[in-house]
Amino acid sequence: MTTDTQRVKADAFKVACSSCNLRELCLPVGLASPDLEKLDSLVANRRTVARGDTLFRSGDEFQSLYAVRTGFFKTCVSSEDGRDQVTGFQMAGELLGLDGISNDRHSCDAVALEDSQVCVIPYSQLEELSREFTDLQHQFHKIMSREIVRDHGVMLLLGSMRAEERLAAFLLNLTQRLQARGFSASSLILRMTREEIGSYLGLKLETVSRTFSKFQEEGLLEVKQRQIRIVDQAGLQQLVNGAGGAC
Amino acid sequence: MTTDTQRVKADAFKVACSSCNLRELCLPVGLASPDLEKLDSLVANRRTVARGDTLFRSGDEFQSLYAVRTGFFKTCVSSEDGRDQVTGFQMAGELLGLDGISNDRHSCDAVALEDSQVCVIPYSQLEELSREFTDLQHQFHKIMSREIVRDHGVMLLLGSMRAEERLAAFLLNLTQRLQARGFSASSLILRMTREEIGSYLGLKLETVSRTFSKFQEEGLLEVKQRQIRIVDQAGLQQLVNGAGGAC
DNA sequence: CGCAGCCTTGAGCTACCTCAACCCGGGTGG
DNA sequence: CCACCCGGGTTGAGGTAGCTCAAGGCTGCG
Repeated sequence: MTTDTQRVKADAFKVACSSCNLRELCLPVGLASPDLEKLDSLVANRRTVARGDTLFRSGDEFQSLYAVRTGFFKTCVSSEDGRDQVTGFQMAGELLGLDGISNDRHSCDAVALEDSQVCVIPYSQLEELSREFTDLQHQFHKIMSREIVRDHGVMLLLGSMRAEERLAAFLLNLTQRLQARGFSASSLILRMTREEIGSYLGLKLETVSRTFSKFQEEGLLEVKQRQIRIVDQAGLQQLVNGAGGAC
Repeated sequence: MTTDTQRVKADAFKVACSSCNLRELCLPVGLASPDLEKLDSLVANRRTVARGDTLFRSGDEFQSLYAVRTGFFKTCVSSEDGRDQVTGFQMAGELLGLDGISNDRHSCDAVALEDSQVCVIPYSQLEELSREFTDLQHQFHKIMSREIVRDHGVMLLLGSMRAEERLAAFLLNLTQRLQARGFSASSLILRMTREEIGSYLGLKLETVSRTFSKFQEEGLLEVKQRQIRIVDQAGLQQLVNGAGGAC
């Protein structure tokens, strides 16, 4: 535990929210300077999470939210029997831990898929601050609401799409988020295994693999292990928007 | 539009939150009297929604949340092509419209499955009030978080369960919520069609129907159209917790 | 070099879907 | 009051998308 604290300190040549290059994607979106400076004081700590380690686990006491600063996470829930389900992948600027508010305990695991760094946002202080700053309050509510809307989109995917449509939707969503962060729209490196993609999409890893191969044959993608190049974005988009003919 | 306003007025022999019999299930949970009285002033309006009518539609401007007072709703999202997905069923005490906060527009439809009445909660006033009353603020955050956790549970169901497990989980969830409202734990009337259940569970209506029949043959349920009697609750529970043997 | 983790591909199986016929109950109109 | 209709619901038969099981291939690391 002491080593943990030390690690936090070691990371703490801090970058303030107000000067963070993620401020347009993260909690501070749209905040003017007085609010922003208050937020700086709140988000004092960093935490480093090595690839494969958990940021929090289901059942852990909930105290803080986390904003991904660098790296990549997955969250997964599991049922009493061993079954588990990846519920999301989080990249820089995205928030982790919202599930914990409901119970004062986390209800899912957050696992780093590569060496990562997060900003620690003590929740009780966030509540306090958002009582004072209406923009912050509103922004926080928007982020929670956006998570709900995202989840509904995943339900639509899981409930009514076929394997190819699911994978196409997944890739388009990933590239869009990467693009918002200044990465290429057409070329990406997957941070997760086929099995993790499968879990997220409600498919078996073999099906994911076969579908990647199929997309490659059809000239939609180039796939080399985890290196993906999107050759025909419009083609993927068309798959998602109903394979039904474009009459 | 005028008729709408008149209807609202006609409903408005108001029951205050502080004396509402749903206060232990709804937004006021855990609030002490000063907060509660403030809430009363906020939730002034009622709205009646006839069976089959929509409370709001995807794309509508977002202004208010709604607490179900009586009746039963479904929410559904749809993709560009016609596909749509039921994302939830809401009963007395549950909140509708959280999806709208993210965009100032609703992103799903809310449809009454029986004649219903909702309390209208103007959102901007709720934000304002929750800046003043920390318990209310905290309670509101919990409700949003709970919705996220619920959605993750549905993802688990859609992503990794088989038809029987899905239906069993659905029935147990329904009865549990009904029980919390003082209804029988073992006997219920479904408010939705087989098709709506199927959409929620990612199954076709025929599969839902067959699974009901199967449960009946196996002595788990008695099914007479929409009248359901749960004969062997433990048996259903066991189905959900992994049909894998109880070694 | 050899091992371990991940990925790919094939062959056969099965849970669920599709299509189609029929039934039931409640509301309407003659 | 009965005939009819219509929106659910049930049941059957056959098809198929995705799963399971199994073998083998890459890649990076000790």
